[in-house]
Amino acid sequence: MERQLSDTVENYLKVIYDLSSENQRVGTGQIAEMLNVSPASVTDMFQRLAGEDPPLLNYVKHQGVALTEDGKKAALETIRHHRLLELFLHEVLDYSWDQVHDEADRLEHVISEDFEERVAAVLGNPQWGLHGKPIPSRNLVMPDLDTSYLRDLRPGQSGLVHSVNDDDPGLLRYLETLGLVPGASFEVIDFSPYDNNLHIRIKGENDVVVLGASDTVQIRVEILDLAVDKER
Amino acid sequence: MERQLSDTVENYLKVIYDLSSENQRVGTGQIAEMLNVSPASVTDMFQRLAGEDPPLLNYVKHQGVALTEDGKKAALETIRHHRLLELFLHEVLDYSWDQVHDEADRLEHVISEDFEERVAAVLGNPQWGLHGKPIPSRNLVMPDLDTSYLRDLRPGQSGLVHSVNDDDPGLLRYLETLGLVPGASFEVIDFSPYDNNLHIRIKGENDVVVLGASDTVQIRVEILDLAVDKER
DNA sequence: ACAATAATTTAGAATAGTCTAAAATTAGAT
DNA sequence: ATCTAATTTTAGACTATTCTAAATTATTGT
Repeated sequence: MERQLSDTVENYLKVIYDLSSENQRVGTGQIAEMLNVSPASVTDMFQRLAGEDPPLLNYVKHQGVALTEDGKKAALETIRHHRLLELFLHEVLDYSWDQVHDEADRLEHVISEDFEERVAAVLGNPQWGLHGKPIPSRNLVMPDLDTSYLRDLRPGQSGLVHSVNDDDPGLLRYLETLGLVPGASFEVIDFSPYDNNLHIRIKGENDVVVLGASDTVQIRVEILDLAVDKER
Repeated sequence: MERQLSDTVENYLKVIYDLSSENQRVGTGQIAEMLNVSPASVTDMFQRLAGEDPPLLNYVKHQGVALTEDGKKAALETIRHHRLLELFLHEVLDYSWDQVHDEADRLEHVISEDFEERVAAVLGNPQWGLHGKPIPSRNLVMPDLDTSYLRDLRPGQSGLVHSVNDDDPGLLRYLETLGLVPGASFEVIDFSPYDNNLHIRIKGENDVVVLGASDTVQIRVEILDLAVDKER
């Protein structure tokens, strides 16, 4: 049952999973850009993974791919490894939250199930990663979440930072200095339609900070509908 | 200066280093057996690594290879990773001494210098590995040791277990039950020339245990010359 | 509805690592 | 010193992953 997938294949599945949350089907070009390979290479790989037995992808020519159940399981396994490792590197080896991603990206492909379980145990079987994203459970179930991109909020709305993408160290360092970390709450003060900048005030701070669209797409939030508190 | 070597190359260099302590030059066949590849593949790799710029191996047709200084540094880097990881897995994740090798064998190729240094720091910059072998220093110096194979001792001699090969889980579990671990002292009681078995008594135990040659080559000892104590 | 543009796929080729089978070389024993 | 056996090397081929360039298919604006 447990196929041995190459690092390369695991990376393809991982980014396909990521992009699938936005779009139904994921195209050649998007993956090529994420993985820094040519679109032609991606087409090759799509065909290969769709031709596996059982298939990891469902591929329709010129219309991109979707993960099969097997493909999704494989992606979640890698994502579980990644997020557990990030937390472990932070807790045990004192990595900062902007340093963990690259190291985890390499380790995630080589650790055993045993390692995974020991790390999970040392960390107390955490459900949330260092950057606020959920960690798939041992049996590879990922909770459904109802979060929005900070990008989509408008003046008058306020929210709670849910999670932040982990792959941009510069942004992570900046957000940390702002205090805009998972759990922080904020209020949207202004929006500039020309450049899509958002002006927000972080609770407890006086200054208004301005964030560009390239940053606000990387941040997921829970919208606070006046006095309605959601739990996590 | 820091070339990026593949896992495969690192493994070749590691076993060449290992076998170099016994023989001047290391042959195609030995490596083929250690790495479970065909001799032809090894010849290929010998030629490739000797042709690198600068070369990692010194290769003479039909006479095997020796590591160059560069090759040796690369091997020691991998060995340092391996032994630090073994200790880390044991200390932090509670792996037993027979479980650490396989995991370390995969992790050793992917960890960063930063990871290496953090692990070393957490462990207190150890100089000796879990199985008694020295850990090359940060600047890749490996101490010279004067140890013998247990295989070569004879009745009347006694010694201290210095180190044990880490790659045979069954042997490691057996040695642990015997108490024949690094630091343990023992006395050679008998030797059977037909099968090369050694009969030894471990200090503090009454029973004499019999070890075959396939086991006694895996154990390195310091010979105790009557009342002369060596330190480590 | 259709041309222009963008995206995708195909074709052909490269590299790292491996294999088997055949050829060449070395080493051992008389 | 020579023949045999063991070891090593060469030759040719395969797989996974990637590339570039050319061909094909979709999309979009008018």
